[in-house]
Amino acid sequence: MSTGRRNFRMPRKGSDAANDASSDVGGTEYLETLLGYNARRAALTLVGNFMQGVAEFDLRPVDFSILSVIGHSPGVTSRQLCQLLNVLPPNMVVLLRQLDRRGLIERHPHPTDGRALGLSLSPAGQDLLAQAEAAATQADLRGSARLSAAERKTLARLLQKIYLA
Amino acid sequence: MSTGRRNFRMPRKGSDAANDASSDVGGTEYLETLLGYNARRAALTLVGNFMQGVAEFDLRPVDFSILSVIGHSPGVTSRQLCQLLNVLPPNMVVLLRQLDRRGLIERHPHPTDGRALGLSLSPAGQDLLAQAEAAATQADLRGSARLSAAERKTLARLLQKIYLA
DNA sequence: TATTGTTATACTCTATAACTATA
DNA sequence: TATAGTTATAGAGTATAACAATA
Repeated sequence: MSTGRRNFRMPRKGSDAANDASSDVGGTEYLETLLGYNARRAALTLVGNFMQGVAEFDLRPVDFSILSVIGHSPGVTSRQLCQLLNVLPPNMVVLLRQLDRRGLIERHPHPTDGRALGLSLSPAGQDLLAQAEAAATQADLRGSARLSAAERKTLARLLQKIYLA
Repeated sequence: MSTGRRNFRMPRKGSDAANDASSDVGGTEYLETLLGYNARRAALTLVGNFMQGVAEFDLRPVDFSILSVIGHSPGVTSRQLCQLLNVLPPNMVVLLRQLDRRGLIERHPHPTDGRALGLSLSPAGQDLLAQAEAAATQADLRGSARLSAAERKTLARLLQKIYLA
């Protein structure tokens, strides 16, 4: 039996394997001038940290994000989740079905729109989310341990200036 | 016949489709406190920008990164590329074969290690890289147009503090 | 006619095991 | 014994087309 169900992806850093003598080759000088490159590398590091910290709850980033949005905005619809989290509807169906089967979310008929379903967390889902959010925050702080509180705040603000409309 | 060979992924933002009246639901307040979430969202936005700007060269981010490292560090080996760019060796084989078949890179026997191959850009590869880097820089600037030059510099520095050893 | 949720499916990306040739 | 490069393949992530029910 395996410990965790999910494939556990630990992002390999540029220098985690034994290297030969002439191993510090560089060559990334230009790439490091691109915010896209830097953001992607940092995101991979932080996601690895997240996976480690939230492993016991068996939640991938997308599952965690869905639960968090539902928890902080009960009654949200599947389509709204898709727009908020950049997930395509056919894929969201699968994700929500999995969370439903785990007893973490509930679906009610939408009050005004007969096509839609309002989503909310079950009591178990609320419990899990509270614990997972605490763990995720701790993991995020560990992943950015070399940043001061002020730097973390600045970084979040600058990143949001890029991806927020 | 399709225009471009590659699947062209334009990241959908949270608000690019026609929405109903009650569409600004929020619910991402907590997620936006996590640097991992912000970095991932910003990276997706910037990668979308990159894909648009570099489309004419038919280079995905990973292809572009490989060419850039080889160009700025000729003689680098496949294994070193894997470590620098966080790509697993079996996948790097495929990527390098594609670039080789396009006539963009060359492989020479390594001077000191009979197992390894030293990589370098062909003249065509050098031409393509020069053009692609210029386009990538422009795309990166467009993607971060709401940031000042000082903010871009700060952002790059803070992101590197997260992912660099 | 447009939108929500859904099924089925294809494609891309990422990961693991195992082999060879050389160090 | 360990490492570089490689093959084959499995698994996860992301994408499109098309449909029924409702607006």
